[in-house]
Amino acid sequence: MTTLIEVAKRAGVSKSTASNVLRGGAVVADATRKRVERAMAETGYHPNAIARSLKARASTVIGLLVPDLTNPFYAELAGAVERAANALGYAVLTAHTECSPPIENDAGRALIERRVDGVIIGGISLGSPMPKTLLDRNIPVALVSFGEPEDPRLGIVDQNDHAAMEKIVAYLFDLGHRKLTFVPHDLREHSGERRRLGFESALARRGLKPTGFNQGATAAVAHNDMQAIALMDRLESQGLRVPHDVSVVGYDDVPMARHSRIRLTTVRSDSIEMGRKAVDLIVTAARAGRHVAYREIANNPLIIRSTTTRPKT
Amino acid sequence: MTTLIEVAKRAGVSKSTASNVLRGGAVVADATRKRVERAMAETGYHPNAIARSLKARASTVIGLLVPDLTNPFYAELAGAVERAANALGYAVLTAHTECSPPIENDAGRALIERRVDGVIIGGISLGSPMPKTLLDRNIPVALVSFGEPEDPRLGIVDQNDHAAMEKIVAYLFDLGHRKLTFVPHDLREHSGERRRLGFESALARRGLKPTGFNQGATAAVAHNDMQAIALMDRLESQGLRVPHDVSVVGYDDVPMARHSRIRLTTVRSDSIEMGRKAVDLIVTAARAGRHVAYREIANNPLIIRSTTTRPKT
DNA sequence: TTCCCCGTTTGGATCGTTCCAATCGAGTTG
DNA sequence: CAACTCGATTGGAACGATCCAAACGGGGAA
Repeated sequence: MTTLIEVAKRAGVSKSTASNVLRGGAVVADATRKRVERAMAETGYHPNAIARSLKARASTVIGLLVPDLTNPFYAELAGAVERAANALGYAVLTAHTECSPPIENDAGRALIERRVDGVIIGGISLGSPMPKTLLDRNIPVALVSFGEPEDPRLGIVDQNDHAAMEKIVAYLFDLGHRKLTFVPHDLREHSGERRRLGFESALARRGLKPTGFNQGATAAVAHNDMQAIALMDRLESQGLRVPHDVSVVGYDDVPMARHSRIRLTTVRSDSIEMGRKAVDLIVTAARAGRHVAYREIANNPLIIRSTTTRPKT
Repeated sequence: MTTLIEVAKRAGVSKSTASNVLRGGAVVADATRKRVERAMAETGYHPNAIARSLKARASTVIGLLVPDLTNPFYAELAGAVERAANALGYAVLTAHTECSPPIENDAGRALIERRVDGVIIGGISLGSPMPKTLLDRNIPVALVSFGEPEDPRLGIVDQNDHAAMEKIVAYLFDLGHRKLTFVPHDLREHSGERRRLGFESALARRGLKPTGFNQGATAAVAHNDMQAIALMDRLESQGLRVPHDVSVVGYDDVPMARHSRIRLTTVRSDSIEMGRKAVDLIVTAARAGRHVAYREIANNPLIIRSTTTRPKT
């Protein structure tokens, strides 16, 4: 790999001048600039971002923590984050956490060691110390789609899960459902847990309690679309019909939810817009060299499709 | 951020000794080691991977190029790559290419500048110069799920698209289909194009030619499951029934293909295993400091589900 | 001719590690 | 008691950029 010194030598200038051509640190005479640029082209020079990062004490890398890319919500988020980051000259280091504290821990340590300029957390296990750990090291953190601002240093692009659950329950209640169940999520993560709580308080407001399938539930609310679609699969494999026997509601409105064979009733969340905003937050904070407190709560509309109907009889 | 020098100072040793404790370069007396470790714990020291990379001339970062994470095939691949890489101490820099040459170009440049130790390409535009560019810079490249070994330096974990297309066409032909169409893919990428060619030669072997929908095609083969599922959506929105009016076949066997509402006939490809092997290839090459030629071609079984049947009448 | 100015150019220090060669010092041997 | 050994420790030079203060040098003014 050619270095800047080699380029400088070939152009007959000092490394400082070559560096000035590269970064525009100082005025460089036109003729000199041309010679250096030619030398760069001839040697196929590519600046060493690692050396630059060391000197600059900034890596222009953003860490992205997601539970599972297989969920299209996170896949879209990752795509949006990456596009927005690239447009600003940042690269994205992606890490799956699977909402498992030890894995999250390792991932966090790796991001700190690699000196990322900020971390976007798309999902994390309940009660994880990670955001605080990062903030304490002065690394900006943006939470996407979840997060209460216990820490005033956090950037948050949130959704109103409570309001969304209220909409869902109100809709199902009006259809006549009285036995509703929440699909338990194995991943003990923030957003799933918050949705469960929102679901339960929406029920409580109507004097109801969650009712499992074995107690004859007629409607099921999942904490995201993938769970809802998997649930439909399970129900239909057992010979139950959706929505005739059981109504099913999801959350996220992933592309698959719109498919003619699925047509899932769900709540829309705009992963792409949230991803973009999170990058803005992180880059702003990184450039300012300090945390930028921010909180935005999206309003998520309920999208009624064909997996919900009145309960039978 | 604490540095090793600060740790050393606190422990009353030189930075060399502290470094030896960290990396085990030389023997360190037990008492000294303990003192240094204590100092590290007390200061919350995290080694600076950037400085280490600069000195080591190796970043322990792998680049991953995928067209689109929204496709579960690539999402699973990315997950597998990342898990395997993490287990070996590597981080993954992910970049979407969308099979667009300018974006691929930028992504490639970014990976070179960041001095990744190798690049895994999950998909790329037809005729892209990227693999050669990277190989010429002595960066190991592994191609996943596609790739002819024009370049003997490439690591390839391939699928047998031609054989798979032969299986699909033979199956549809035996069912009685004579008017088959291939779903055109907008992304001019390697694997899609190869599958189309495989499809056409399988037809030719039976004296057939591709027949579009407007010419009454009774079966459609898509270059991947997502396209097949999208096609089903389009057909069914137009009032056509799958498989009664049109049989549909996909490729990849993404989780969604198994869903009770989809039950897509498809070809299985093992993204997870391929991702793991690609990481092995790259890490082996990176550690050896040279390219490692390798080629493996998976045998992909045809999975018959419910989107295919005899043509009507 | 000499001095000064100002646009260019340059050497050197620095970022935080690693690693090699050199040094130190306690214990062993002749 | 001097010479030697060998385990433990250390200083300093990289790695490849950036950036500051200092040096350079050609042209205009006195």
